[in-house]
Amino acid sequence: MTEFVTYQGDALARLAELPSEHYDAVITDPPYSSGGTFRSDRQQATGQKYTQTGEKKNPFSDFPGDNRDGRSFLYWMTLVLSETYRVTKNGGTIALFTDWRQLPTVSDALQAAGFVWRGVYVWDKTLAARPRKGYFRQQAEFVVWGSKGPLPAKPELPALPGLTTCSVNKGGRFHQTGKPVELMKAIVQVCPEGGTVLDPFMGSGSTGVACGELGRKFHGIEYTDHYHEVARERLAQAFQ
Amino acid sequence: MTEFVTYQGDALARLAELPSEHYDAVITDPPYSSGGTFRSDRQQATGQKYTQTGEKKNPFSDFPGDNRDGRSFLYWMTLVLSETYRVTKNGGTIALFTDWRQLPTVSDALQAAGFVWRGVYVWDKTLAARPRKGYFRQQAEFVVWGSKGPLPAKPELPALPGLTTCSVNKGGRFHQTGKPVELMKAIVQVCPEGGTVLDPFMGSGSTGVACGELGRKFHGIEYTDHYHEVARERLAQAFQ
DNA sequence: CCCTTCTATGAATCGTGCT
DNA sequence: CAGCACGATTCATAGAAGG
Repeated sequence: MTEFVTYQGDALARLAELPSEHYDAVITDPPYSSGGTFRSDRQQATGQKYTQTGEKKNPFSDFPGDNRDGRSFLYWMTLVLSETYRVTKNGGTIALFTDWRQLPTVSDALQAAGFVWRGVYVWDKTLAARPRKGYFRQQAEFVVWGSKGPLPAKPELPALPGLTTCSVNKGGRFHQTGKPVELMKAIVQVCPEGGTVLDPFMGSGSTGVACGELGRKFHGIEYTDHYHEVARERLAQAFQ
Repeated sequence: MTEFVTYQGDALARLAELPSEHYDAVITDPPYSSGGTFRSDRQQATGQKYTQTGEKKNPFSDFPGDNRDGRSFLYWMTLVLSETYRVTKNGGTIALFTDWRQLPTVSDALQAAGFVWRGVYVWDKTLAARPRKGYFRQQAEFVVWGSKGPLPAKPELPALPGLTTCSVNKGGRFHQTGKPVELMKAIVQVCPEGGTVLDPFMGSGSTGVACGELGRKFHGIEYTDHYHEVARERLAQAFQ
């Protein structure tokens, strides 16, 4: 039996084909549709939007689905999370990355889809974040997490911290918004050992790499051919 | 001229008596009306609610205004923040403490009152929070911050970090939900030196103590006689 | 030509991690 | 070991496109 499976295609379409009540945990980093006060800012290609002017050419391939406005982001997230709810085991955990701007919307979508909202996990990106004189840095990203129904006791697992301090790892990134594997290993531990984690927005597959290193099975979905291929290579290595 | 002023009474009533466009920053920690998934949980006295069963007798006096449900909390916060908006200078900053559960509601109220939402500051309470096997701790509290209109440049101020790590008990507490002065000193720096900070829910006055230590003027409002008196004593010391 | 909408460009901030 | 590039940015402005 293979320890990881990947699907290439639209998250909503592929989710619909997955079996009900199968996954112990869903851990994912959807497109934020954030970045900028104005609609025109949000509609830029991701390579422009998340890159400082005057920077050297952005080495990452663009990714789609990052330009919805507030209402349609909520609508679409609710659709995706409703399918996600179906495929999650009772008592299973869901964890969704988001930035400060979309945090309220993500918590709404999570609850609209039927999950119980349980908390907010914090990723402290350290002082590498952009500074501004007289104002606070945007130094953290957030993980909105919850459960399908009541929380089962998990006496075999350790108590998990609610915050990770971890700088954005520039060297080891394969995607513009890629997360450090160290961070993902902290989060993947909500899944019991030997259980299966699903990531419907796999990107370059850091969630899966963390699963491989910690003895969890992994299923992932990715839309772009490019990142799907990158992820398969990294997963093959992590699960060998 | 006195460097600090306190008012005893209801926040909404006292705010209505303050002059328009007077304050450089509003920094406050309103009653969260959180604490519990169920209505019956929220209706307990604060001394019970925020104390673990079996703990020694809670030494803090109860405080009111902590038992609103979701809709009325939003309505009431919007009323308070609308008055707050009036008394804030153009380009002034607002910073509101909240827990994860009320963060979306607080950001709604802040925007409904007319402020521009600018970000989320994180207070890492460290591992003092209660652990749970297999789940994340609630390790952080949050500060939703924003501005009245566009952000003026503040070249005279340093760039501020977006996160403070600071244990709850550091430096002694005078109120059940009292904040460490060290934390408040990090936040008070959004106000230019010599400027004036308002705290409509002063509690035991930690915001004001931080202002005293960092050369900002301070005005505070507190409902209960007991905490108003505690705050006055601490302020007299900090501003001498 | 007026008005709205979209696109492109440029400046600024500082600790960290890579070269 | 000393520099240097960089950040899921923010804000302002100028010009092009379209009706």
